[in-house]
This record gives sequence, structure tokens and C-alpha cells, in this order.
Amino acid sequence: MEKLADQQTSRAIDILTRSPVFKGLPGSELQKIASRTTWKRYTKGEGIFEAGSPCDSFLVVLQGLVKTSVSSIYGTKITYLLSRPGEPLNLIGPFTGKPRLLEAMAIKNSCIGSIPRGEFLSFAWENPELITNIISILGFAIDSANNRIIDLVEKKVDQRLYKVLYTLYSKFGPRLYLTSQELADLGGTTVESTLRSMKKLRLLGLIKTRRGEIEILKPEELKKCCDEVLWI
Amino acid sequence: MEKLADQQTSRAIDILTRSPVFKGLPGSELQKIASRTTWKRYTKGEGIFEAGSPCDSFLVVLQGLVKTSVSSIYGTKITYLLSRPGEPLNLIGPFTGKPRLLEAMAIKNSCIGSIPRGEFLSFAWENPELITNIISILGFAIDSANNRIIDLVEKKVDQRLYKVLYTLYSKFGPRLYLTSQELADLGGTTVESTLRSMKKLRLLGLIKTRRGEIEILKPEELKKCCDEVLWI
DNA sequence: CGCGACATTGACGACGTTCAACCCGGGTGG
DNA sequence: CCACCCGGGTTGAACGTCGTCAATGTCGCG
Repeated sequence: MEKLADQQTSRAIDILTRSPVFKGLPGSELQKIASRTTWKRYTKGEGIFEAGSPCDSFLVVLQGLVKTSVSSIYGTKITYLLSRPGEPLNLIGPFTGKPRLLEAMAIKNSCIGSIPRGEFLSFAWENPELITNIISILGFAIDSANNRIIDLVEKKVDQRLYKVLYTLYSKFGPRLYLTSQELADLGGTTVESTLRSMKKLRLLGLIKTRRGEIEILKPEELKKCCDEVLWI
Repeated sequence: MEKLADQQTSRAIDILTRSPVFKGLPGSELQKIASRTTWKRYTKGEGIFEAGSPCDSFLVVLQGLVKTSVSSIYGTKITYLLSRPGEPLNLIGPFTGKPRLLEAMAIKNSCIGSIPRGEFLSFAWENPELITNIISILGFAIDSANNRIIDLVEKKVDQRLYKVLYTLYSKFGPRLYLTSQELADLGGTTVESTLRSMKKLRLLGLIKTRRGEIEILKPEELKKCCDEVLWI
């Protein structure tokens, strides 16, 4: 049991070291916070937190892949974020404790690290660098959201989806295990339109698709279709 | 001269007290930061900062009205924020120093308070409450942006504009001194569509328009247009 | 008086959502 | 082992929205 806890702590340190939130912190501090982190498993499709639920702990992905999204009462759903190991799920919540619009779900079997809100906060006040990191990340999030708004206003569906694909390629590599529905949620459109766009790319030989999987064959060509990259 | 500086400081304290950023800070701290604030006037239409310019000071509106917007290389422009006295213009910049996408412009004759980045930062580290306020505001900004994204995906132009109008009414009251272009930038649409929507509201007797001015006659009815959309 | 910024309206057409039908593959239960 | 079913993929057709273009009107200011 002791042994296991040690192993987990050292793995956590490893992951947190690469985390944008804890970047630049000294190892001793990482050690401290990693030892406070409790692990929890979630199976594919399982919800991690819901829209409107208050926040009592800081959450960070340790394994797997998590989708954070926001949905309207009509069922429209947009994916806000896809988080890999090291990436945080709730940067605001620990500070305010208040509920927000976002909901999170594991889209692969995942492990989530959890740090009680109070401990996270006192840790944060002792490490101003952490605060700077967080504010910087929030800035990226806002810029990215504004970019998406502009894209929705001025770009056609095709271009938005190409941009989504290229962004996903930059982050996850050439093999994407996502359904068309998930691409649609990222691009702000419907499954049908997504499929039609994908077909065009397939005919151009830029991608190859299988059920639940997209392989990007010619990322350079894909990049030409869109000049900037989103922050997903 | 001394006298003037004192007057300005006390006015600044008054404004900062109501500011969402400095909310909850003790008077002595407000006094301290207000005395560091330098004032600068901007005339209607004048730019305050540009997209891509690095950040060397914290800025807060002291008088007037400021529009923060983001535009694409194609000329599409969306209004991100309309800031009144007490509201900050750049929450991220002081922490990172890095440039962002946003640009700000005075849309009425305005006064902007400026605090050098370094001084603002050391003040912030001494007042954790300030940090919490800032992170909380950033949370609102992100939620709001996500809402706009959802609206762009699932709502018609009319409904988006009604929502914009009602939001503006809640913040600024029944008389809005904005052009159709500015409404269009808020709703993510074109001048023509905005005009057509306004015409419908005018025929319903909900608003009255003059050149550069909109008067909201029946806010409750206007709210119903949004509520219907939100609740059916 | 004339210019420029803003307001207004009509006509047109493209884009994309929506609906509907069908296919395919894999997992489950009889 | 087969039949079924369900989630996902694919395609066609139709309709409505709204962006675009163009013309014209109107207000305010120098």
C-alpha cells in the first residue's frame, strides 16, 4: 500500500512537471502537491462533473482523454476543451467555488487527479508562478473562444472543420479517434455537414476515415486550408 | 497641482471601490493603488491599445465608455466588451506582459487610469482577494464567450439581436447610443440584418430609433422575446 | 450647400440545416 | 451460429435564412 502510494506520487510528479499549470515550479513543491493528489478512475463515457455543480477540488487529467463541453437546453453542445494528461479541468472553480456551465466527460478510460480546494488554494498562494500560469491559460482560452466566434461569423463550415482537424493533428498526431459527432461539436455544425466536408478531404486524398477514426495523410496540405490554429 | 492630484486620487478611490476587480479590498489598500494611478484622456473614436501590442500597464476605465473588440484579417470585427467606469481593460496582460488579440477604443470621450505593470503586480501579490476577483471575472468572460458560441450555432439572427439589446438594456438602461454597426458587431451579423431586426421591433412598438440612438420602450416585452427562446 | 456617415429596403442566391432513407459493422442474446 | 439491434456513417432533396449587392434616403456637420 505504501509502495503503491509512492509509485503513484512519483508518476503524478512526472505528469505535473509537464503540466502547463505547474510549469516552472521547483521539484520540492511539485512533490508536495503530488502527494496530496488522489486518483480516481473513469471509464469511457463516464461523467466527471456536471454543469451547475459547485467546485470543491482542483482536477487534473493524469491518464486518458477528457472532453469539457457546454450545452444549451435545446441540446446544442459545443466542445470547449479536449484535455490530455497534465491538463487541468477546472481552473476557475477552485478559486470561486461556484458552479459554472461546463461539464466534463471521459472519452477514453481515464484517471483524474483531485486536490481538495483548500489545499490547492493554500498551495497556490505560496507559489505565485502558479497563479501566473493559470491566468495565462485563461487568456489563451478567451482568445481561442474569440477566434471561434469570429470563425463562426465569417468562415464557411468547410474551413472551420479543416481548422478543427488541423488543430487536432497538432495536438494529438495523425490518428484521431473521434466520431463525426465530436468533430461537429468542435466545429459548431451538424454531423451531416461534417461528413460532407470529410468526404471532400477524402476525395482529395488528404485523409482516410474508418469508423470512429480519422487518419490525416497530408497535414501540410490540410494546413494550407486554414491559416491559424485553435486552442482546444 | 497637489490639490488636483488629491482630487483625482479621491475620485479614483471612489471608482475603484465599485470596481469588480478591487471589490472587497480595504480602504487603505485602495488608497495606495489609487495614488499610483495616472489618468489619460481619450476622445471619442480614439484607440487605447492595439491588437498585438505588448502590455506594460494595467488599465481601468475611469470615465466614459470603451469598446474592446477583436477583428480578423478579413475585416470581420466582433465586440468583446463594453466597459464602463470601474471596469478593467486588460486583466491578463499585466500578468504575462504578452500581446493579445484584443484592441480597445473609446466610444465616448473617456478617461483611462493606468498603473505600471510592476506596481500592479506587487500590489496583486499582497492582496490575494484581487487575484480571486480577477480569476472570477475571467471565468465570467469565458462563460459568456461560450454562450455566444452556442447562440451563434443554434439561434437565428433575430433572437441573437434581441438578446444583445436586452443585455445592453440591463447594463446601460433604456437609451442606447450605438449605431447599427455596433449592434451588428455584438450580435455577430451584418448591418442590414440588424436593421431588419430593429424594424420588426419598431413595428411591434418595443423600441424607437433615431440616428445613433435606440430607445427601449417595453423592456419586459423584449425580455419575453429572449425568454421564449430560452424556455420553450 | 455638399459631403460623409448612417439608415433603409428590395432582390437574389448560396450555404447549410433538416429530414428521411439506407448502409455497414460489431456486439449481444436467443 | 445466426439474427437482431444500435451507433455510426453516407447520401439525396428541399427549404429557409441571411449575407451580399445595389440603390436610395436622410441626418448632421463643416
